Amino acid sequence: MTDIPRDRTDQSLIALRRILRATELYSRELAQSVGLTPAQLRVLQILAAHDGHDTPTDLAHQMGVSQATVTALVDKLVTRGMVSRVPSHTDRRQTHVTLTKAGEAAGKEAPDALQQRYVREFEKLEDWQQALILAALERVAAIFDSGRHDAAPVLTGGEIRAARHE
Amino acid sequence: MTDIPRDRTDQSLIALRRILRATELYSRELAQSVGLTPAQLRVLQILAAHDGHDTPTDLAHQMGVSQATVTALVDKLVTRGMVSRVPSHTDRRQTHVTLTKAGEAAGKEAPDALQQRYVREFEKLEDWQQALILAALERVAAIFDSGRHDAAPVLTGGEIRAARHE
DNA sequence: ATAGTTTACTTAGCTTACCAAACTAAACGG
DNA sequence: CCGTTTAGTTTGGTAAGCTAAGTAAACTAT
Repeated sequence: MTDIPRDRTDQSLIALRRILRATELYSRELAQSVGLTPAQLRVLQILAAHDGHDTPTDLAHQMGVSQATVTALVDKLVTRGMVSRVPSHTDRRQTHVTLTKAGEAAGKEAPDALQQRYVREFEKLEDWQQALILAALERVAAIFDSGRHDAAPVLTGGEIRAARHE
Repeated sequence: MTDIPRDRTDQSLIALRRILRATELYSRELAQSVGLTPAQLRVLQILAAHDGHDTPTDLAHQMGVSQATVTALVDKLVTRGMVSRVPSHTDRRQTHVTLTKAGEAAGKEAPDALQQRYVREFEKLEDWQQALILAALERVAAIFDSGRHDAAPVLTGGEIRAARHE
């Protein structure tokens, strides 16, 4: 531990940035090619992972955005015929956002090229390499996640239902 | 998509998503606290890394956005007094976007959430852990980058091209 | 030198994503 | 029945991004 850690810190930061940048650019690109935006695609994918339907609240939760944003996204997906809104019969306040066949197909057809590529390459790696990468990624994720809640800044005037995030 | 938690591939994807998500949310949050948006912050940081000035074209290039977008961003930074536009005297078509003192300060004061938190935690780790994480991140970055502009890079074995970065 | 092209940047007009605050409607707890 | 909480939507706003169409300077070739 007498080493100066600067070097590796910087390098890992650069790698991280490359990942972020590639993701950002790529998802734009991809979504464009399928006629869906990244956010819309995410909705379809989450729905697919939930038997094709989910409530707006849950979606908002899982995407880390507000309900209002989900409403807007779902609106667009509805007009594109990708999902439909089905009122719940157990609780009539609730709506189920439901994948249509078209939506299901679209979600599958564009299963996030980023992911595709990653899966493909990852699975080429040897076992021990996979294990190392996984461990490293989880570590990094933990670092980032750790700061997620305490951040709640300012807005001290009165209590805010800060219940929103995650 | 299967319901069954598959394996390391899936887990690593999840970790990756966590990283992306945390970064996204955090950078919004942070930038807000300084009165700047993430994109605006990025401009300041790039400028800082370029002796405080750069052309819109270069900025666009480095950020992976169009010139028009840069114009809009710079407009906002100008009205906030963070940068100014200085016409080049060697080529009068060119503009130099130049950091003001305020811009320099702001860029420093909010040195990129990503960096902040990550650096602190990363440097707490032991040497060998740092090395592993770095290796893993670079690997992943290479996977993502590899698909960026041409169709078939096919990286075989350990060879990875780490081209194209400032 | 002057017309035509290329390069650098801005303008204009639009879409998407996001949010907070206000609103509607149903459910629940007395 | 009333009040509160919960689910969603609406409204109005900001920001980031794009394309396409300008303007102006700088090259290039007549």
